[in-house]
Amino acid sequence: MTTPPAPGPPRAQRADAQRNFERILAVARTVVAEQGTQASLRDIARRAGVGLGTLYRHFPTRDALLETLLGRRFDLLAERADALAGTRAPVEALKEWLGEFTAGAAVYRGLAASMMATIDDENSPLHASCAAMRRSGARLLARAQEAGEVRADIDGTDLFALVSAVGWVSDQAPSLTARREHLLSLVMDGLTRRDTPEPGAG
Amino acid sequence: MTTPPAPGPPRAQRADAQRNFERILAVARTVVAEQGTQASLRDIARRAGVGLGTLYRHFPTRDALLETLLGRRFDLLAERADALAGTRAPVEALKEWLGEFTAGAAVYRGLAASMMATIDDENSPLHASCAAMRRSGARLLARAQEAGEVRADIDGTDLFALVSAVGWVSDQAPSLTARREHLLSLVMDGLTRRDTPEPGAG
DNA sequence: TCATATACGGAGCAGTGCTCCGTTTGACTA
DNA sequence: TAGTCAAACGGAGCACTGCTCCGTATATGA
Repeated sequence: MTTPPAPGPPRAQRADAQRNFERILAVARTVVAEQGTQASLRDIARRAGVGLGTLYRHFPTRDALLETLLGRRFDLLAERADALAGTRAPVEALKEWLGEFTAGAAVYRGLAASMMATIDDENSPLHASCAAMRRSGARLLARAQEAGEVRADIDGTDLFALVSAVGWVSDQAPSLTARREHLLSLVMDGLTRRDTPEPGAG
Repeated sequence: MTTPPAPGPPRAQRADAQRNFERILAVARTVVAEQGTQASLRDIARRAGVGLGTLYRHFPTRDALLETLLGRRFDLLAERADALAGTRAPVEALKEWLGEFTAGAAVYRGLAASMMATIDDENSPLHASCAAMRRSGARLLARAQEAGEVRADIDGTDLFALVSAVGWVSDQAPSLTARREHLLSLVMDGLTRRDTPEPGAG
């Protein structure tokens, strides 16, 4: 029996909420890199100096938190792909980008799995940024294919899957982490055409 | 104040214990295929018709259970490799075996990860059977390399890693499962030398 | 038949993800 | 500046988990 809630747009987000959102995200990035995606959310909340309820207010599920982390990573990778497309030769740009892609998979331990899951789930909030990132990567691929340097019978999904797979496996055992570059180059060698052998390849 | 425990070898394993051991293992195989390696051990115990304590008596940790499952799979794959070595041409045998390898990874959902972990852990009870399986696979690889059909600068670990990676990624999303054979062939194409192109390849 | 080593099974503990709700606070208004 | 209140906070609590412990039941050998 008081005045009704004011109509119109809702109030702006409170400053403490925004601050906590970023704090949680920053801590989560660190903890996930340390412990993988199974890290305790209580632990993340504690280290961020917020209550568990606050964490859940901002990220209603564990996946929501991981998705936000991953979404930002996707955006960075998309930007990076676009930048490389403008400054490097087709195959070099592609290889450079894929190297950064797999290296990132190691830091975001276990996120490769979440990433692959979004491919089929169009309702995932990640789907959009994941698709955008893949489009940027696919442009690099197309450039290399048009230059005749990468076999034409693969698409962005194939490439994405193979590179994620290498990123994942490299993160499974220390002795494999040491081989990440090598494994990636084995895959890339298979995708690049060798009709025109290039001398002095490492 | 009674007679001391009889010296000499301990009594033979009781029949009910052996029965429960096999029941638990059989149920675990099913449940892991259904739900992955994160399946509830309580659930496995219940479906096997034994108490939780019984499960833990036989398999003191979750890993011990998974290791037993995986060890049996390794033994089968080792046998299979040896059989193929005797009946098929080098590259065909290798491809056939790797196909079975990746297909198995799908049934043993999530076990690829456990598998990779044993590579660096010599204390793991799995290490022996895993190494034996890899040796059998490596013999297939060596045959194909000696025939000049697979590039010489890779070893069994590279092959094992790449194929596990493909097996893993194929299990991450339905749309990728459909591409498993294709992804594997992309990798294999990269490993096989194409100096002698074979017509009519699909 | 009996004695006992062995195996069984589930209550209990400490941890987890996630929900709920009483308390606090930042931001807008007068 | 004081008052108001939606929004945000934070942690107790619930249902689950992996794993331990120990009293009870039983298969086995004498």
